[in-house]
Amino acid sequence: MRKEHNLTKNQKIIFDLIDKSPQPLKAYSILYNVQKKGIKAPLQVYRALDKLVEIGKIHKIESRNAFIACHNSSCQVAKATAFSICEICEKVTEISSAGLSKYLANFKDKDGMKYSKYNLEFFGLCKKCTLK
Amino acid sequence: MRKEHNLTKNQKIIFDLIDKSPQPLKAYSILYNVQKKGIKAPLQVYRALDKLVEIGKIHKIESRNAFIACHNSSCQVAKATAFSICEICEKVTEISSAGLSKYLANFKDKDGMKYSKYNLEFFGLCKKCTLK
DNA sequence: AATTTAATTGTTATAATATAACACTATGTA
DNA sequence: TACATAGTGTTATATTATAACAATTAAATT
Ligand SMILES: [Zn+2]
Ligand SMILES: [Zn+2]
Ligand SMILES: [Zn+2]
Ligand SMILES: [Zn+2]
Repeated sequence: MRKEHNLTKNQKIIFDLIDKSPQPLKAYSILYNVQKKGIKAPLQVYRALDKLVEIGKIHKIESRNAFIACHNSSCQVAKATAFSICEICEKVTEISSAGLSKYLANFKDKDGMKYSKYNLEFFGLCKKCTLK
Repeated sequence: MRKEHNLTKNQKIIFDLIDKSPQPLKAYSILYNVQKKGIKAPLQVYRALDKLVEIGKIHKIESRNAFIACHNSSCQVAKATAFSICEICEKVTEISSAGLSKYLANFKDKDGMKYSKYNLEFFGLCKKCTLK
């Protein structure tokens, strides 16, 4: 069971916005959307984002510089993430596959490096865009 | 066998720099290093980087906004990349594992999305940093 | 409750990363 | 040559992210 984190005011405002969004949001688009709630500066947004990423409530899509809420209860607090990204409509989905996470968690390279974390991004066309 | 690409002047200057570097280089550090060779503006660097990524001579490490030369002859022209990243010394190594690429190339999520590309970044401590 | 410690906030300024737009040049091909 | 395609040089600007510092709030300890 995930530890409950009590979000602060700014964290909650920003998490709620990301959580309601069907697609990942970028930091300055978040800023624009929360200005009416009193969050006026980039740093206020980035600080909340950093914390939310740290506690696993959201993830950063690195190739897009955008943030999405975690919808995968088995994702171990931001330590093991996988996404599919449609290159046309930019729809992003968090992948939750026990097989995949097991395979990657146990993967060892030949240098014997010990991994504590990974991030995997698949790119392609979503079903909708394939049909077009 | 990979198709040979004839690099242009700027592309060659920038590829050579990246290829000689033991660690990934960032765009503006590249710019600084090639100014004496006549490349004066960010766009000149980014255009060469874009092309080099496209033809698979270099890869972008997304989580670091940095570029590394491809040292993996089996990597299918930037379509299937995997790296290990040391969180202390920032050493980055391209992983070439037939098992891993086979597993990921064949991975299908439950939405049946068709993937044409993936990028995987593992994080942890390299051997040297583990011993410290 | 009072103290003290850590986390968060608000603010201004600035750094770092990346692209738009436009005129021009080289290269390959019919 | 004529045309198409890709690359270049340049200026300006957009986008993403952090530094530094003072003030405030929340949480833990006494
Ligand atoms: Zn998740
Ligand atoms: Zn799509
Ligand atoms: Zn490669
Ligand atoms: Zn290391």
